[in-house]
Order: sequence, then C-alpha cells, then structure tokens
Amino acid sequence: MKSANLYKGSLTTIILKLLNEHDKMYGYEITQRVKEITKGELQITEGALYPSLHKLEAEGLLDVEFVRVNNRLRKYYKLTELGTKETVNKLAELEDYIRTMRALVNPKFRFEE
Amino acid sequence: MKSANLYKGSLTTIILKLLNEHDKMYGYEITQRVKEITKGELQITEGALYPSLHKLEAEGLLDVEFVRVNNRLRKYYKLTELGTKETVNKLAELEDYIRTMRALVNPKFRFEE
DNA sequence: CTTTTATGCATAAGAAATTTATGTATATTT
DNA sequence: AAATATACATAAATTTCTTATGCATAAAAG
Repeated sequence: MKSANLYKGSLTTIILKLLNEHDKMYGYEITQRVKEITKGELQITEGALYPSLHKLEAEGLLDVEFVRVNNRLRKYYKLTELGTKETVNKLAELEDYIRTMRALVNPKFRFEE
Repeated sequence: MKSANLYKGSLTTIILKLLNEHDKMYGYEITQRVKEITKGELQITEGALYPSLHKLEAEGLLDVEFVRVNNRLRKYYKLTELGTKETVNKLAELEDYIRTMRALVNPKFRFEE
C-alpha cells in the first residue's frame, strides 16, 4: 500500500465494507475497486488480500461461491450474517480510531516555539 | 493498544506530534500524556514505545538528553530538524489516510438490500 | 515498617499483518 | 508473437506490536 503504513490493520475493514455495499465480489474485483475509489492511492496487494479473504471465510464472516466466467474461475465472496455484524464493529472502530487520533494530533502544528 | 489494531503504524506519528507540541519529553511521560488525552482509549505499552524511541533516535529524528530528577534518571527526547520535517510528513500521511478511508467507507451502511 | 503502587528505563520471545517474490493459467491487446 | 490484463494462490521475510520479564528508586497504603 502506497506511502503510509497507517493502512496496516485496515484491510479487513475495507473488505467488509465493500462487500456490504456490493453484496458479492471476487478478489481481483476488490483490488480494482479500491484502486479506482482511491484514485490509485491505495493498491491492495494480492499477497495481503487472498490470505485475508481466506481468514475471514474461516472465521465465518464470508461465504464463498465459485462461478465460471469466460472459461475462467471466479471465487465470489459475500457477507454472512455474522460478517454484517462484524462490519458494524469494524466501522465503529474506524471512527473511534479517527476521533482518537484527531484528539492526539489536533493541536496545531508548531514550527517554532 | 486497546480494541482496534488500526493503531498499528500510528505510534511514530503520535510520538513525533507530541514532541512537536512539548519540545522535550521522556518515555514514561509520553505514555501518561497519551492515556490522558485519549481518556484511556489508547494505552501505549512500554514494549512498543522504547524500541520505537530508539529507532527514531537512530534515524536522526530525535535527540537525547539525560536528566537526573529526584535521584532517578530520565531520558528526555526532542525533535531534531529532520524530526520536525518528518512530523510534517507523518501528519500529512494521517490526513491522507483518513481521507482515503472515508472515501472507501462513506457510502452509507446497508443492513439489507 | 513492609508491601504495594507509581515512576522510569530496557530487552527478548512470540504473534499478527503485510510486503515481496513467485507460481500457475487463460484472455486480450499490441 | 509477445506483452498485458485477468484470476487465484502460497511462502519467505519484514515490520510492528503484545506479552513477559528484568532492574531500580520513590511514594503511598496497610
């Protein structure tokens, strides 16, 4: 992911929220959507994405469905009920994070004393 | 750090910004200030803080000064010129992160389709 | 007065998330 | 014919942090 390592820990939140919007997505589609929405700011790497999807599936947050398209195999993911609940939590955590960081960082920047 | 692992990668930003405000702080003071400002939301552990401070010093972002207070030794850190520049970068990265995450997450939450 | 809590620094082992590097395979574009 | 895009996957290494210790003095509590 570009420039900032602040994105560390955000991947699950991003995946869950996208699936909450789109109902059903496959891995490659997620990488492209993120790149599109963030205008290239954030590039999700496959090495991070696929293991993450497998983990979410193993935890029961995602369900899988295989679909053959143009003689190629797509693995579609969708939120389970539990996954939807976890999405709520993750979004709340993100808002908490932003609020807390703003509290820590808001005092205006000082270049001199 | 409590609840969310979204804080991963944020420690450097927090340290630099606090030092930008306070000119001169020691490790233990940083943990207490963060706890105070965030009302306990964020507890910086010593196992994370001290190695991080050492790294920032090694990178030339912080200078060190030892001061004996009440027969106990404090290790005060302050920003170098380079450290101040990096603070600017880190704060910009945080704003970028927040803007990007909002773009990804803003579409209102959907509980049903 | 002695035990716990607070102050103050430090490191080491392990866990977790991600990067980087590959690997495979088909479709499309150049 | 070669390069790029689509589509998934894993493994090694790295980064960052948690958890667990360790040492030492000061202050508070019992």
